Amino acid sequence: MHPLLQENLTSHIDLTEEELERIDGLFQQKTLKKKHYLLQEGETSQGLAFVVSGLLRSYKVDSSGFEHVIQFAPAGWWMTDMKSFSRQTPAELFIEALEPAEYLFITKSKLDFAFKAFPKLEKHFRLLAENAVIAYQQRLIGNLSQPAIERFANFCQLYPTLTQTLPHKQIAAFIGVTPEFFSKMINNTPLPG
Amino acid sequence: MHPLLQENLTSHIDLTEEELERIDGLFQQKTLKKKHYLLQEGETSQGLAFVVSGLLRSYKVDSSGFEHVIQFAPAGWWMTDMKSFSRQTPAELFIEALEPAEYLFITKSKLDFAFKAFPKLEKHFRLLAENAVIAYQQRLIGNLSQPAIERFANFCQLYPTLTQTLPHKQIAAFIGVTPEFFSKMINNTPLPG
DNA sequence: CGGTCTCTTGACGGAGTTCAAAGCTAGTGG
DNA sequence: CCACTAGCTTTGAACTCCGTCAAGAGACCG
Repeated sequence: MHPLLQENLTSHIDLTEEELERIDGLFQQKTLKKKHYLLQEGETSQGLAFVVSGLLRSYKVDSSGFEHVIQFAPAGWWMTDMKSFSRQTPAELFIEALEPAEYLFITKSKLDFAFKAFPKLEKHFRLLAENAVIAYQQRLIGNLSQPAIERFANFCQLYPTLTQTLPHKQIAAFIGVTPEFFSKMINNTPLPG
Repeated sequence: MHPLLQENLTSHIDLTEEELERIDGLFQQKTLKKKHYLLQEGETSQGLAFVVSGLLRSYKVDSSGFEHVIQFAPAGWWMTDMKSFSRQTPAELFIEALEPAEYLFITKSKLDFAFKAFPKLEKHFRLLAENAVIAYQQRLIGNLSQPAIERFANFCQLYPTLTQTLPHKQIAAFIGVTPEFFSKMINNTPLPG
């Protein structure tokens, strides 16, 4: 099993070597080239991805054609369209590789099997979902109460490594401003001295 | 056990009469008067509330003193500050009764015991958390891509019964506008005829 | 009745958008 | 290895949605 996945799975629950081996067998290793899609709007999510290297993003295209980034997933993060995955309905989101990515993929039916075979996993994924609730709630509060420059500061804390490497356009689409305004905003911050 | 709680618990998993009885024993019945608090900022959440009657809301007070409603909880809904509850850290949110409320309360330690005694419950609460993730994601997308009037339309679909009874001020604090702008907005919608 | 809270209305202000144009960067194909 | 194109970034002016401040009219409650 990939060490990142093992570290993730055993962060909340104990699993034996054998259990880890059998769980590992349920995942497929996959790759995605830059600008290629793991999921497109209208498709139904086949499963859950655990990113091992590279970078994925999920985003929504609104009725005006504007993109809104829901999540970035660098190595060690899970990625899916939760609504489409959980309810097996057509996706509203796109999931795309911003950088060439390797990931471990588990289908919904195999994950459901894993929950039966290893009930401890329910707790792990419950805690992952609770953490996601907390993260979304923090972001919602930020969007409701903070100006764009502070949301950008929060972004830098949430994704410190991505802040340097990501195109500004993608950061703008995450914090909820236009690329034009983002450019003006960061170039108008008064420098010390 | 209260029929609303039984309906909730058995919506995703099967539980015997005996299991339901023993789970019921872990809850305390409580009431809250109008404008009284179940949780205040800075306190640590003691547990999880299942509303049986009345109406609760959770909200954040931002650095300018402005209130932002995170959630309304009428009968049949769960309510907590997930971050404070899950991590046992000081709450950022207030939980308050907008209408006199009855609720069933389970402490974190009793819920943790319940997860050990009835592992099936993990699945139920995992699915609840997944649904919360989906709801927050939908709301986030709405805040990023829709003007206030459309967010209000979404609100009317999410809480159809509350739309009639709630003070406009509370709805404004949920969809993310000032009461003044909310008033102008709904009084400027052109009437047919 | 008085006081507090909600709702409304108006004038003004500001954060962020839209549209347009230009320079820059990077990937791509021949 | 160069030329071309497509996408990213910047800048400016006009504009919009929504907030702020202020004042007044109702509504509820002790």
